[in-house]
Amino acid sequence: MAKKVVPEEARRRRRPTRQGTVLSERLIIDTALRMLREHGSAGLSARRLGAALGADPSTLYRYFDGMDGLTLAIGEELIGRALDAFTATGDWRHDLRELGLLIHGAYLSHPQAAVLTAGRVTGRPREIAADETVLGLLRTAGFPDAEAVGIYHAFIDQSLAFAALDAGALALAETSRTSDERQWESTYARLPADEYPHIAATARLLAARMNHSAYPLALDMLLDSAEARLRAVRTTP
Amino acid sequence: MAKKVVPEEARRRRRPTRQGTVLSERLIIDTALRMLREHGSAGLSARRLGAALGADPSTLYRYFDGMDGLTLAIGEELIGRALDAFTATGDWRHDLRELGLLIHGAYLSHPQAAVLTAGRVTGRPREIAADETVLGLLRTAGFPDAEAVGIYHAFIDQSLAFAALDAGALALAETSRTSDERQWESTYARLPADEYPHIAATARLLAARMNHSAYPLALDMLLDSAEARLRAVRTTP
DNA sequence: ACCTGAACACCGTTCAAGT
DNA sequence: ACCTGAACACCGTTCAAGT
Repeated sequence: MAKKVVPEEARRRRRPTRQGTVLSERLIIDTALRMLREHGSAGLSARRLGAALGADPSTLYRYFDGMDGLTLAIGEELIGRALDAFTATGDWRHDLRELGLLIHGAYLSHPQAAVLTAGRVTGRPREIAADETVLGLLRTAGFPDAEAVGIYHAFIDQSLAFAALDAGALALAETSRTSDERQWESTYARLPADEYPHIAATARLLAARMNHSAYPLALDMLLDSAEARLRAVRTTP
Repeated sequence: MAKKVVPEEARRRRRPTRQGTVLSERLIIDTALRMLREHGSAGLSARRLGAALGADPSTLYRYFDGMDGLTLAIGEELIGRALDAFTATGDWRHDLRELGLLIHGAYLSHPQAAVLTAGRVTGRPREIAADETVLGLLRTAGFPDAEAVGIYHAFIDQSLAFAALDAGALALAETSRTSDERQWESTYARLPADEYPHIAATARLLAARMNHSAYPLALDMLLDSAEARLRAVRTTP
């Protein structure tokens, strides 16, 4: 893998393309993100991306290791945007909540890209930076190392997992253009109350909830538990 | 959508295929799951599935609404298997934990299928049954409806989201055949301690954790918080 | 050094024709 | 009623050839 991809810094001469474009990783990623937003995740292909860039599709292979490498680069870009928007306040619980919502938000702002990208955890620079930040918040707050590492792991995977799930739902809703609110309403309202008593009893509450992400609540519950664990550590040191 | 798909019960005559197979939804889903396991998620295509079944690929279109419909059916199958393996004990926390681990496990036992399927939440029968079960556990435990609905939502989405994330990682590891344990070890061990002090300080703990799913811990943390909320409701009724 | 063009080996899906 | 075969409009990727 990564066979003949030339790293961005090592590029010597760049000739404009037949149609006059001067290519770069930046330009390719930005164009890919735009295509994903405009045409959905099925709308991105090497051939179409080439056409959008005014370049032969095969040229992409010296910038990225195939479509897979491009996907990884897009994921890095999204994580990076979340990190850039983050500033710590010193309150660990507030900061973790903020960072989680930023990561989730960065993916959801490009749902079609997130679908492609999520679950491709990579170990590339911006991701490592996010890891360091989260670990730092927890260790500084006073969590013992073993506890900090566990909570870090649960926190970061929860953020990425919900980002992927919610992006998938959003991407689907965008392409199928169905009024989703009504869809949930009718799904739950239509069920026989004798067979599904608990759904029937809460149908209104369900319909109101299911169109929003469960991530904020799940995140708060994780932080609840973390806070209780920190108290336990402090009282029995 | 679902244009000319004949529902399984409504099928009249079935002619064996040129090669002698008698098709059914069951047979098609089982064959697809086997192909996914054996050849990875890129190894499933209408043409290859047709060949494996001994039928023309175009025949599949009267059993499922394209590859997308087949994907949904595979998702239903995985959820169904988790539910079939579940029996309630009456201890809500134990039961939710059990059910969460079963759902996660069902997806992870077919990681290649889970990758395709996850994030395609559908509202089909087996899924609704899972919803009813979870809501029932929470309401019977004494959670007020609004609380029960919120926790149900966080629980079910967290289970599916982690299932998808972990399945993705597993599927990737299976196809790339890299020794993953060593990969994490080297990633973290190689980082400069002055730039990444928190990672450096916990590198050993990280390497030990990152190859396992964070789902069991995240699940326990969610249940911790739920239990605390239930206590709060009980003491101030 | 970098981009191009042709070629290879595939896709999903439709629909008229066969049995 | 059900399955088939040909056709359409696409894919990702490689590599020798061009500039």
